[in-house]
Amino acid sequence: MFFGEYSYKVDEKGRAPLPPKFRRDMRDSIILSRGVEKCITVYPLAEWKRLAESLSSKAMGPASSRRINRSIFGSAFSVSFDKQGRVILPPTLRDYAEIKEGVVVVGVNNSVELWNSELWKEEKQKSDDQVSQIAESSEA
Amino acid sequence: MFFGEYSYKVDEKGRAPLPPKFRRDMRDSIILSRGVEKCITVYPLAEWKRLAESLSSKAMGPASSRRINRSIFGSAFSVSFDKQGRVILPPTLRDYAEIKEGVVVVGVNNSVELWNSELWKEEKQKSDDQVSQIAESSEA
DNA sequence: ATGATTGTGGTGAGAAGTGGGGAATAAGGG
DNA sequence: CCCTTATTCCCCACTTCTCACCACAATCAT
Repeated sequence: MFFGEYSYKVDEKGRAPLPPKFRRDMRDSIILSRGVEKCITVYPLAEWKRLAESLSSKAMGPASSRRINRSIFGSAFSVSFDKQGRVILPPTLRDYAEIKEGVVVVGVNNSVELWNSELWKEEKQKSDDQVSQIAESSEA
Repeated sequence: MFFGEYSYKVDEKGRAPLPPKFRRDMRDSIILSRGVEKCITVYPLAEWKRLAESLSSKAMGPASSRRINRSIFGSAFSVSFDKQGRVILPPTLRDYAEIKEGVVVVGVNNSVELWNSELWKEEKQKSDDQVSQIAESSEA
């Protein structure tokens, strides 16, 4: 289970560290892919397989789910850590998520997301609003 | 069950003590998270899982479910006590709750809240007002 | 009064973040 | 086809920070 929020620097070579706590649960290889929102999603291999499984069962469905399949599988990269615990972010994904210098690493249960620092602030705002709406609506 | 109000100092390293009475009921690991109000909430692990479960079950569709998870998991940190019974408050949460030097620890039934001392005074004022209103209205 | 417990501050060892260098590989031009 | 040039990837080194432990002081209870 991943949680917490950590911010790091991406160096000129496009390398980004992941929090030590996360690395321990990702000893085997990991998959980077496009998030649904404007971010990069990191899956441990096992979780990736689960996701692939559930997506492929929908491959015969509507065009929209085939598009999702293309987007997720087509953009997926298998990466590994260097000795310092960093991963290389493929240019394609970096561009998509608009990650430049500052990157925020967010644990979201069984996957991890990488965000451009500024975009993360906005997204966090939205997420929080949603939660407080739910909190209030269930008070009655 | 947690109750009572205790005030402590946060040192330069961001460490805050919890009352000995609370520690005994939190021997296993604990979770720090953002309170609904401007404070840090401390949950025993079991309690946090219950809460996360009940919140994410209220999602209205995939997009909102992702947002809710981001808010819940992104703001949660697992911490442990040092030998003096202190916990480290992650910078993200400290900033959010505006906790600087003085911190007030408040037991609230099955969780615990950490407040900036000044903000706590205001909040307590509000709570008291509300309570007396309710008390009067139900006296009739 | 005395001993235990608790609040508070500090210190040192180890880990983690960041940046750079060098070897191997791939590419491109002569 | 070979040599030169550019690029990628892996390893190394430095600095900073974090964490666990230790020590003192104050408080509380017996």
